Amino acid sequence: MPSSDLGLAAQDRVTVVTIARRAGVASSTVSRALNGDPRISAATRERIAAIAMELGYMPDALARTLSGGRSGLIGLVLGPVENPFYVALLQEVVAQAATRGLRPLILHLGAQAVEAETMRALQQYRVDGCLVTSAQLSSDIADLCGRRGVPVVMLNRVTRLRASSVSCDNLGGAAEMARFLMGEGHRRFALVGADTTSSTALEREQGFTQALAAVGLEALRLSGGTSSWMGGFAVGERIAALSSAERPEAVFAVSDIMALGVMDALRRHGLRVPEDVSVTGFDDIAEAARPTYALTTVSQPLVPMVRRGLDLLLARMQDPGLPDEVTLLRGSLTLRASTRARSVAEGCRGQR
Amino acid sequence: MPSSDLGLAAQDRVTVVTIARRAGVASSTVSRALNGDPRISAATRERIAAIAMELGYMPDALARTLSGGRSGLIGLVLGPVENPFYVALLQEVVAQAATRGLRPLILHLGAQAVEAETMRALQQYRVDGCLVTSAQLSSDIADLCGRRGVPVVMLNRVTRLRASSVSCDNLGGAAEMARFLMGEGHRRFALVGADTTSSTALEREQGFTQALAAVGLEALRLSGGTSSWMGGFAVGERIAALSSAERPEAVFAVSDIMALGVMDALRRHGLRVPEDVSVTGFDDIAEAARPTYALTTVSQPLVPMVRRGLDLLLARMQDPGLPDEVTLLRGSLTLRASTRARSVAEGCRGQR
DNA sequence: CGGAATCATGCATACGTGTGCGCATATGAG
DNA sequence: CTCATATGCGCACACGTATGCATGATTCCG
Repeated sequence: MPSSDLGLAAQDRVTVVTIARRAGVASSTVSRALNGDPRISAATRERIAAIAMELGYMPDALARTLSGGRSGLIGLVLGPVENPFYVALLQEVVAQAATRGLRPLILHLGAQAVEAETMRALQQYRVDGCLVTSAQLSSDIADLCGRRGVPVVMLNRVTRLRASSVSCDNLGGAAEMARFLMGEGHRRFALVGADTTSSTALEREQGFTQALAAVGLEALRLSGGTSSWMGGFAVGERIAALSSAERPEAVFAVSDIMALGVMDALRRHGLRVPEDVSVTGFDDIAEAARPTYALTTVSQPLVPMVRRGLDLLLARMQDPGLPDEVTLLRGSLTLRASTRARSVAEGCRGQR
Repeated sequence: MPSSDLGLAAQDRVTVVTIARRAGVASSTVSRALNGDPRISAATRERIAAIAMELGYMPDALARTLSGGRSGLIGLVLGPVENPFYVALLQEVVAQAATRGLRPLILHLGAQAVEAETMRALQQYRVDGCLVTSAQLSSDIADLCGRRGVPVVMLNRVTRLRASSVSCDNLGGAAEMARFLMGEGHRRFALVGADTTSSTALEREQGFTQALAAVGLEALRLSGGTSSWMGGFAVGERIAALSSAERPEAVFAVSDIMALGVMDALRRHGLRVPEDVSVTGFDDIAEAARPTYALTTVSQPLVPMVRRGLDLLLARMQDPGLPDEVTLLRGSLTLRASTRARSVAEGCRGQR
């Protein structure tokens, strides 16, 4: 290899051979010493460790992968970051992965479909495992991973595909919200959903609807198109346009980001939250806690979710034979100021 | 190597030797054929390509790195994702990197300091280059990269460190905003900043202040602590508490996310935007375009910024000897409904 | 028809690390 | 003093790809 393309910047890399020469031993001895092989004497081990420290040696993760099989890379397939919940999820994944010695390699990010480029990267880099939050076309990913023996864990998504999953008890959480709202005296409900039927949104709709149905009530189902602020805003405008007789007393949106859109639209049209309409969501994103929103919502247990997801992934990285596993974590109702008890008397009262 | 730990999932990997055996040629021939070496005859090349296609061969990026030196990985060091601008930046980087065959490896994400884990990963994985948006402790990263000959490009940050950078013309953009507001008849200004003095925020403050100073005006400088919605909200409450005589006619926040906080606080206290106070920001995040905010702001040229950043990075990956380069891109004023012209007559009018 | 030149391909090795196996030395027992 | 054993370390190779160099086959020209 000519040294012409190396340039001046490429410092002579410190490898096991460098250390071996310096210590007067074989490179294999260095490798064993640094990896704590008991066959190496304590004296030699310490001497080698000292030299390694002095030279600032760092083992090459890529070479190690080639030899050992484990890369320490986990592929990330992320959904629409327009929804802050996924950003929080990403942040938590990055933080927790670091503490476990795993490096997140972004394979995909965004609402659009997974492209061929992603699939190629998944195969080329020896990803030890895959964390998936996007619903769109994730079946391709799961399929490819399954064939290559790469474990997959779905976060916030339950799937019939060959993969494990961790998600919130969407059904139970939405049902609890419905019961809470009924307990506050509400009787006319709107359910705000989207057209894209992710498993998450679907379960939340079902949980809410079923809880109402259990006592013979029904919700007005409204779709905002996409699960976004704009989607919620569009629905909110339709709600605001309703006559006070038709107008729901309480709104449940399948995601906080939609709920915020609903609130903004209602207020823009002079309706007060919660005096005129109670608004609720699901996720508990940071924005929901702002004093201007103070959204009552179902909090997703983000930290435990990610922890459990990485647990599942690591276990399957060590033993690929483990069966798929579905974990459901309970969310908790977080009460804020966007809901209020409605006395029986004011049930027939008009707007304002 | 015992096959016990391979498990049942590890399919026999398709490598160049697999193809070589199948085609009855040497592995080197396969490598050359697939890489378009002109010395291989067209017939052989096509035959090998066919077999590779049939077996679904994908070259191992890690092995290629070990041999060739280039990994195709770029390290990402990201700042606080609480600010949606950085999320948009991330999304754009991921999208554009994919089209250039680069894979983003997340080294750090979040407002907190870069930990040792990050530095280790930077050394262990042979990152071809590094994209940095975080200001906090990025000097360590730049330093380490410099010593190892890894090119660094700072996005949205100008630095005196050994690194190239791409950023918006913060000084000019903020000055333009100041001139625009003065042109609309405003005379009393507030400048909303943060305590952490990132180069970006600093430049915007200077640009705004200097443009005012040029015509003998001054701005009331208010800090919200952190550059976040909450920071802006806190400042907004202080502004709302001022008497109508002291209250600024126009507010410029150094980031959109702060500007939104200011708007929310003002409205919460009964002040109207823009009737009572004009509010402006810098970045043009997606939220700023919401009809409920309609924030007048300086739009950062996100797509060109990322494109230029990757250009710089790629150029230095190929030729590490290139000198550092600083690129400034002009932002553009985006006028929305959060500002309004103030006639001279109403200059002395009170609130409402 | 023979030698040289061109062309297509194979051999060997490097990249950096991990590991099975064999070898040398020291230590113990008989 | 000799043989068996334990200890500590080195040799060689594997992982998958890229590439300098050598080699065989083919062709062209004299």
